[in-house]
Amino acid sequence: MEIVTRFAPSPTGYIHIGNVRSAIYPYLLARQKDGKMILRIEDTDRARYVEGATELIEDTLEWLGLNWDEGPIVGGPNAPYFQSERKEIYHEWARKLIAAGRAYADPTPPEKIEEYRKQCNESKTPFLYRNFRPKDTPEWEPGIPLRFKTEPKSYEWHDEVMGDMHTGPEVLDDIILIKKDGYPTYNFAHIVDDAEMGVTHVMRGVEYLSSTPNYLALYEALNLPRPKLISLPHILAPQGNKKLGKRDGAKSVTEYRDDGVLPEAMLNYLACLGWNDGTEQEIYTKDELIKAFSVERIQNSGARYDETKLLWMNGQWLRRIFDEQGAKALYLRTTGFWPETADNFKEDYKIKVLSIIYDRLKTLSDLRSMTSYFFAEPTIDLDFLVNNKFIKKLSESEIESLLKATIIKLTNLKTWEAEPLQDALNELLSETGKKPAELFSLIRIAISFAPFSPALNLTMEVLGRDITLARLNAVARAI
RNA sequence: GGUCUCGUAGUAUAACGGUUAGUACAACGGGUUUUCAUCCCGUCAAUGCGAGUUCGACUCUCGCCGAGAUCACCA
Repeated sequence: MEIVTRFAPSPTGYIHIGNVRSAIYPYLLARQKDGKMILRIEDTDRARYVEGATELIEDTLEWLGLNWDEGPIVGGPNAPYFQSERKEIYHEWARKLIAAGRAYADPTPPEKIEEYRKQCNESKTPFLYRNFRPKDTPEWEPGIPLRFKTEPKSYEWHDEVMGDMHTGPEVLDDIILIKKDGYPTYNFAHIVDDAEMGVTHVMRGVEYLSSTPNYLALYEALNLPRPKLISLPHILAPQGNKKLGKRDGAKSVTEYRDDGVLPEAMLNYLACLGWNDGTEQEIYTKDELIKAFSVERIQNSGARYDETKLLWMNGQWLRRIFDEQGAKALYLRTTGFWPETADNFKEDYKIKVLSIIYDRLKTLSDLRSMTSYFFAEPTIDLDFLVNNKFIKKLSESEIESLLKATIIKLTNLKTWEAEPLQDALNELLSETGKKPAELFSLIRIAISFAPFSPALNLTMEVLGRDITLARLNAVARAI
């Protein structure tokens, strides 16, 4: 049987780190089993609907490379994929339940329900609406909420992550199926849609575990087969023991894209947060994840989000792309991350800069601060130079003569390439008798005025003879 | 409060009932002729507590403690 998974977000805002795993795992499973993944937009709550949220969701999935086989944009045999456009379908299924005597229109005003709830709280008994089920119920018509008429009994089921589950009748209640505005509740809509769309594996956050018995009752009443149920533990905020949410500053997934995190790293990190394949592998490509993934090895306790590890992983990916696919491949990912002053420079030059700086990057946006002196003249800051912990040991006249010696040496250099440059620097070292830390720091800062930079000979090679000498001369004059 | 779930270093995790409890991130220290990184080496650090079963328990059972989820005309 073909496996069908789905990701069914509600368009209430961006997708963040805390909830994107419920898109990643269904995707991996569908691809591994050669099945389908459906994207369905659960927009039955008009009040919480956010304009543009659907596009944000699609954008996020596309960036991560999680393509869907049915859903918005691509369409499919079970269209529409927006719940707000499927009202009639829910009403049809609702009428089946009414006909079977398993649903009733409930005209009870909310205030009355609130009163029942209060009564129960005061008498310290659990509040179950089925104990207050109205005697005479009207014909169902728009404007009146429709409730499920539950049959209290025990349920057993297997959750692929949480294991064997069982509950008693006390968790079953007359849940609302259709709201007074005519839209279905999540509880009803997702069951109907999953059935209509042929979903075989339902993956969602653990928060739905408690309501699962009510869903099981609905499957039964509707005469539907149970899909496989898979509860995904929450991702926890860095501090405290709460699940990571927008209130704890959970950043949107695409915000990381704008910060220069690679989608490979993001997918890799999130997939491995709360899941592992039992080996000691840390870095996975998407294809490797698809191959290695298994629902059984999803952790059943919450995992804490650790941005430091994500950034470490991003560094790993940055280097991996450079090493395996080449400088050009990595360069193609850097659009928009260079300092503005780099706009006028040629691609070849930027690739050269990237080639000597890439292993210092944690994110692509580090390019902005780390490469400025390759594209604009640094401001000469003598304090910064003199206060360097190595240069501090030199007297002013020493600095002056060292700079002069360097200028002469470099001016006479025949070929301006990394190796001869290093040879020249080594000669300078022995001629002046200075420690590398002192001499090289001096030259390095004089040509960059940056807190750190790539190897000196490489930096000079990329900068070129004219610019290197001009900067050394400028500093020598300023001393 | 009812119901359900979870509990290995700071974090993410590994370990057919049998290893010196492994790995990675972080932290700390060191090495690779400058800095910041990369890379390499090393150090620190864990089975929540208490019983029971067993020759032997991270692993099975029970109790306790701790944490979380859920009890909406939200999803």
